[in-house]
Amino acid sequence: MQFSFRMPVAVQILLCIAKFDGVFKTTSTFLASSVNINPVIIRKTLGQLKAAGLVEVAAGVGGAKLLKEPGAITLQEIFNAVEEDEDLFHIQENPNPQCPVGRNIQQVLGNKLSVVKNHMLEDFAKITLDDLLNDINTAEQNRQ
Amino acid sequence: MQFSFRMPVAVQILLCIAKFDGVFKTTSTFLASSVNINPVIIRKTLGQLKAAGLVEVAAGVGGAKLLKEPGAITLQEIFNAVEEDEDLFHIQENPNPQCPVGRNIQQVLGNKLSVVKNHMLEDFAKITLDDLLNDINTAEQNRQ
DNA sequence: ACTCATTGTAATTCATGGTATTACAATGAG
DNA sequence: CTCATTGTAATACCATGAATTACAATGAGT
Repeated sequence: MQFSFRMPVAVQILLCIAKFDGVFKTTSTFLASSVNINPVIIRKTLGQLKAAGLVEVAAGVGGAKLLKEPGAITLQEIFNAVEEDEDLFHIQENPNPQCPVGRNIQQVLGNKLSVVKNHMLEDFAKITLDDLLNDINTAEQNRQ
Repeated sequence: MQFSFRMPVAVQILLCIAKFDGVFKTTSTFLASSVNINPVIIRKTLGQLKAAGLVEVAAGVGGAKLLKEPGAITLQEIFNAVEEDEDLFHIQENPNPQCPVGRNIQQVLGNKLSVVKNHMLEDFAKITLDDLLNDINTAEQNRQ
């Protein structure tokens, strides 16, 4: 069990925009070819990133641009933009109310897990697009 | 997108065993009625917890017992026992090798995310069954 | 104004994986 | 030997993510 493509795809989209803006026109088709995924998924994801204020998309003419510096865009923002679930885990909704464990599990375990999720978000907040761009550039240099 | 029932179910199973061992026979049917889930799921989960050395299950006669003190069983062990995926996120397996972003995204983003996952596991390691039992007992007292 | 590549979005299909359910041989205390 | 229970396989069902098709709306360029 793991999270879907969504966040990684969004990250890759933003990285491509950051890296290729001004060089290529970053259309959904162009971005889709880097990720190797359907262009419609790209458009949906771009829509979520636009709603989050991270990018602007030129309807009609095509292409997307970042609205912030890569150093100011964190994984936390990206994660929140594309993942809407409140909780990290799916806790059984109808446990037995006759059982002292069953009737308290949601609250008790939910509290613990929400702390863990907040820590995860804090970790995400420390990672910026710029960090990833640097890592990619380093990896590219090591290819030669 | 969120994790499945598995880990929360496993936690609830262990809590019930801890709380009811010696009072009721903790069969899969008994446990299933607390979680309100199918007994076969309980048996599968108990099998995973047994493989992880957390419980012993009496085949034939029925019932399960903890093999460690509740204070020595952490959410990390439980999580690892029932979730086998290596990575937290699903990163596109076939990105475009022609694209400098595509050909590095798995490694670069994967590295960052594995750090986050390890932090999450460290958080899980700090939460024991005993903590949850205490919270449940407190919640029960507040019911009156 | 017209063109045309592109976006935004809906609808449909497909595949995957989690959960429910049924069934039954194997187990082991009484 | 009995019988409740476990272990496990097989199957069905359903939710959801992703792929795909289709098309109206957009808007710069001419």
